[in-house]
Amino acid sequence: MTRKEQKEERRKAILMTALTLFVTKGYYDTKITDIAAAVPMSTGLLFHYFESKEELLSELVRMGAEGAGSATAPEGVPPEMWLKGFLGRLFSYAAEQPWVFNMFVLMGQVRRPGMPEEAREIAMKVSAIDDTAALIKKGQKSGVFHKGDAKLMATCFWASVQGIMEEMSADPEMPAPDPEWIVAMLK
Amino acid sequence: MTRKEQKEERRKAILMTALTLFVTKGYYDTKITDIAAAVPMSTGLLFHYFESKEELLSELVRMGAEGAGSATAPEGVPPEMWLKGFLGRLFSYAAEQPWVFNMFVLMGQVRRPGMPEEAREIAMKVSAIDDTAALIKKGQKSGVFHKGDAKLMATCFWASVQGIMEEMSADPEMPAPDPEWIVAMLK
DNA sequence: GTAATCAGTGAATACAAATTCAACGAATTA
DNA sequence: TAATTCGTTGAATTTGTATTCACTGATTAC
Repeated sequence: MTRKEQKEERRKAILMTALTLFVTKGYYDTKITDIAAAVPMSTGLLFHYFESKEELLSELVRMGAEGAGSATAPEGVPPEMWLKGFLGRLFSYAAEQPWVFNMFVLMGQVRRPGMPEEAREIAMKVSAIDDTAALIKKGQKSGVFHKGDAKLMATCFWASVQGIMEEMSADPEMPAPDPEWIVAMLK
Repeated sequence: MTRKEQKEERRKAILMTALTLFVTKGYYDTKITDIAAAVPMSTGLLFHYFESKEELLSELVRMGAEGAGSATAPEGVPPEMWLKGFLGRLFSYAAEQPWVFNMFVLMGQVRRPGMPEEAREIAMKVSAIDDTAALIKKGQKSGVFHKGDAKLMATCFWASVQGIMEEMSADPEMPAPDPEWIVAMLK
């Protein structure tokens, strides 16, 4: 069925286009017509694929939520190593896999006040904070991380990562920082 | 002139109310009617004080830009000490001087893509990045900070601070982190 | 004391952007 | 080939909100 495939392709094209625009221009500043023009397609057709702009956002966030599992550390790897490795991959995605990179940025943005409720709730549920806090506790026991409320430390850690990634998407010239720097705030 | 004073009071009330709402609900999600209702006053009257919602935002950002001078370190103080002290004050303002705290958060938010242009440009101009980069270079020379592009380090530093402060305003329960942690990413 | 000015109101208006829809042509099916 | 379905369009409509405005009552100036 070539036709169904075409439709699926287009659906993906819309999602990817919207993802890029949402992250670079912001959700409220990207108009439906912007997305349609960028795909490109008519504005009317977009509503055959998604019920509304909010639903399009929710769909993106659902995709992001699925992929979020990879943010969980496997057993056995030292916490510090794993965090550094994770950040290294994440930052390098900015160039290699913009899709993944943008998705991370979007998920973080949607968690903020003022974003559409449905999408926000979905994004909230897959926050990595609790997993990271557990990881930090391990690191504290083994002495590589300093003392302090693990959940607060995890919150600060991800807030930092989010902020840095947003800078990177706002200014594509900006080189990726050394993951070591960010992990250092736990040591 | 009691009347002029009253007007000035009200003007300030509008600004403070808008500041709080913009930071807690987000600029686009706070409606003019929300601000008016919170002051409280009629929506129409708000336009006797500010030409538009964007102008109100610009005015806030102009105020923030004025106060931004205090983010510059005086000579003689060790970079590390000054940064820690600055963060300590900033975080404690969350409880003591919410106005100052919120203003910092707003300035950071307005610098992002998708925010009204005028306000954005004003906020961009008073970025502390260059000053902080200079400070970091000093710290690198004296050996307290690690090697690396100072501007990039400054960018990461402020992105982290911004992210953490936004978390703090989104969740007032969250305790302030130890400034030491954030400065550690430079060491 | 009267006129002129100003703060204030909230319903009416304007506007921008999301969403709908009637019509068209191309692909699919019988 | 004819009939039907489906993807597609872009102009018309709806909707949500910023902004205006005609009017009111209080304050100030003369």
